[in-house]
Amino acid sequence: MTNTLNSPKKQVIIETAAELFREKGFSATSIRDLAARVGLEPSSIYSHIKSKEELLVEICMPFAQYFTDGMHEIFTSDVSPKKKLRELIKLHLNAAYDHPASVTVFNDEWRFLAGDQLSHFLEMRKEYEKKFKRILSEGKKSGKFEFENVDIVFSMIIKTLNWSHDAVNKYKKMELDEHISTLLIKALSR
Amino acid sequence: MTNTLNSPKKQVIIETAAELFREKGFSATSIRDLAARVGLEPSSIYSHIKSKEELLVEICMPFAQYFTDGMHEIFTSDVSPKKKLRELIKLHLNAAYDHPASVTVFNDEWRFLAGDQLSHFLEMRKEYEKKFKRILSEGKKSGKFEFENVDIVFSMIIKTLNWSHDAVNKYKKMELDEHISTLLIKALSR
DNA sequence: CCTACCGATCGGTAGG
DNA sequence: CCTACCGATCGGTAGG
Repeated sequence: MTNTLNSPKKQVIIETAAELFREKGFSATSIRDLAARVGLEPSSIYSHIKSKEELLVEICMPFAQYFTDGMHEIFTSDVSPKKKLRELIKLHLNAAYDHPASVTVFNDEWRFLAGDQLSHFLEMRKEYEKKFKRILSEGKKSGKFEFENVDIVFSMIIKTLNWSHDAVNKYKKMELDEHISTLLIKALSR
Repeated sequence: MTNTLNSPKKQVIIETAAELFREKGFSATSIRDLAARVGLEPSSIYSHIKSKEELLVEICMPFAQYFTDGMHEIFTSDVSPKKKLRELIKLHLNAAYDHPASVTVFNDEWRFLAGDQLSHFLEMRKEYEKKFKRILSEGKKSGKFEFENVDIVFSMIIKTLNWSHDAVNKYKKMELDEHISTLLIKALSR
């Protein structure tokens, strides 16, 4: 998930960009804003990246891959749907606690991706949703979960998880994990 | 909630702006985009509004007022916390179904408000959250609701309700209302 | 509501 | 990594 191939300076630029994109949004952030915050002249930014959009790609795509990989592992593991849901919650909370700025950008600014990157992103997201819903449906079939509409349940869960980065400074990870798990599983139980 | 004092043309401009702000975000939308969509020259937009920011104000503030007023009525009504929660869900769903574009902008773009308008907006939101949490806490005190942390429960509920505008084209209002109410109340029940 | 236009700022490049 | 700069686009105004 971390771009180990990039130079340290490039990493600083990307992380600073993530903070700015979170604060002001992708469109309202200028390369001049970014340059000022990292202490470079605007044009020098382009020694490390080739465009403003590349910054967004470098922030969003590693997370898309992280969630894709994490989902694959959980989806194919041999545990109950309930345990899988608990693992998915942990997957999201680990991202939120380790990279709160980047994960916010990943959640809120991905729509400014373009072309092939956007297509690839949407593809991964679609697959993620499909597997997530299948886990929920399996839990329902086995009688462990009870709900009417899997799309609505999924949205409630994902919105709650996507909110979690806001709570990073207020709760310890294990504490938030337990609260969210309890609430969501109760909503799904018969 | 609707600006009956504004000219019809101004209303068209504001509603078109809401659609564009939803599609591209406030910052990425230009007055030229807006003018093209309503069929005017860019400068003619300024015959109806005095700045781009006024558009955002005209979209966001009526909803802030709508939710403030709705919350006041529900908060002071003489019914159970559970019934109040059901009414709050309806308050959000009515906005989502009647004005899906504007309510999305209200939810996602309010941070581009500035100065006094931003302060006023945040004040109203703070009060709204306070009352919402008090209703939840009363339900807990009376033994009707069961949960550990009111802030986390509130966030789960509000994120689920804020998502509802995405579902407007997929479900009838009463259907979505029932699904969401059932899920949320189950999450809160003992 | 339009024509014509303004200064500011944008993403990005050339050349060293 | 900087100086110097480019064309495009931005929000907005003057004047009719």
